Amino acid sequence: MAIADRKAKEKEQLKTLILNSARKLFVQNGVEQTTIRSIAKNIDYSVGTVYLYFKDKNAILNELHSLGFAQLGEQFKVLANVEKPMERLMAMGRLYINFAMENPDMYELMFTLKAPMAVLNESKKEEWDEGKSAFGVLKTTVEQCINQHHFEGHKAEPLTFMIWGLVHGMCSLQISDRAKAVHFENEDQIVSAGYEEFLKILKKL
Amino acid sequence: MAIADRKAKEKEQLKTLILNSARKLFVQNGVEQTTIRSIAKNIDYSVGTVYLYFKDKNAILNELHSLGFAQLGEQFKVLANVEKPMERLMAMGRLYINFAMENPDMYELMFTLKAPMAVLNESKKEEWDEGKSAFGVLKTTVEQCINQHHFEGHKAEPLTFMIWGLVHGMCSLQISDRAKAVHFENEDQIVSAGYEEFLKILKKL
DNA sequence: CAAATATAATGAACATTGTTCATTATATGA
DNA sequence: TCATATAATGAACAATGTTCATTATATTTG
Repeated sequence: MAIADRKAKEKEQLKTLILNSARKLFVQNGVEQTTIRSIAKNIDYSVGTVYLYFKDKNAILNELHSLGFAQLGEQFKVLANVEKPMERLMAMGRLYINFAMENPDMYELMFTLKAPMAVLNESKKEEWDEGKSAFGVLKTTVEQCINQHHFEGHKAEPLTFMIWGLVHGMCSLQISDRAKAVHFENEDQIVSAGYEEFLKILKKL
Repeated sequence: MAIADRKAKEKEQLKTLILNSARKLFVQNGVEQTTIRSIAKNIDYSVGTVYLYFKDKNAILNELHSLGFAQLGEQFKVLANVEKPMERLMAMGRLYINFAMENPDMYELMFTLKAPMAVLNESKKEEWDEGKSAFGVLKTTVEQCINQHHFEGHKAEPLTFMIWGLVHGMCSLQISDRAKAVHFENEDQIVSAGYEEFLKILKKL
């Protein structure tokens, strides 16, 4: 059935086209401004067509959300070269912060907006694989640190969550304009500066 | 001009009525579901009337946002009884987390949603007083800790931001369903558990 | 090849939002 | 009592997500 194959490929292509358009507009203009109509217009298709390929707007956001994790995962690959777990942990935080600061809208979609998570809640079976796997990478590193006798007396999982929360929190405050509003001496460096303080602490543990 | 006074009082009362209604609906149903129409209907006034008292929906959110800070400030008052800065710092984090877990929608409004911040951006002169003052309280405590020779080699402001980020981050991940999606052993205790790990670290510094 | 069928695409139409503003009602002052 | 100022109304508008009957295109069949 060569024809069916080709059709499947075409469908896949159009889906990708929609997704790429959505991503472009989304990164340019944010979630709210990225309307189904604007996506459709951007690729010269009708509104209805978009709905043939995606159940609703949340479904699109959910796929972009996955793309974001792929992108972050790509950047995390260099960490494989860092042998010492403690150094790897520190480098991971830096990469995470860099990603957040350079892709604030994508970051928001990945870690703040509820919309992409709503999709998972509907189909209850499905779990948040990207999240679990990303968290797993961090947790493994923390466990390796513990094996090397760092973090004396700590429990791996809550500690890992705390570290995630620490970097996420600073990024989140920055992206949501809360850090700016507080008026730091060096506004756009405050996240890095905060992370440096954390590193000082890490080196004592 | 007793009449003018009474009129001013009436205006103030209606404004408060709108605000209370908005808060009730907001805490019950979240931001999106709290429509101007639902607020108006709830107090038996017309849509237009709401707009006589508030410029737009963001203005309402911004006032709720302020009420949230008043509420949190109220809970922080007990901290005045904690003499030792280090203990006060630890208690502050706990109060912050409790507030976030018990008032997730309010917390989101205060520290995540961009809408209430948009009001500040319009009238550029106005700064985020509540934010600055809340951060100031935390920063002062951290400085007092430093004066008592804790946090050797740390800079007060970035360190304070880091600590804020730490508690905010965990709360934020929990409220945005990211923590849940990762499936911890003890899901609803993960924020507290994470904070406990932080306290262990604090005690070493 | 032509007709019948299946697949894909369309865009008008609906419901729901925030928001505006001409109109109506009410209260105040002359 | 009437003129004026103030307050309240709700219909109407634009923008959005979403649906679905209709149209267009492609595929299969006789």
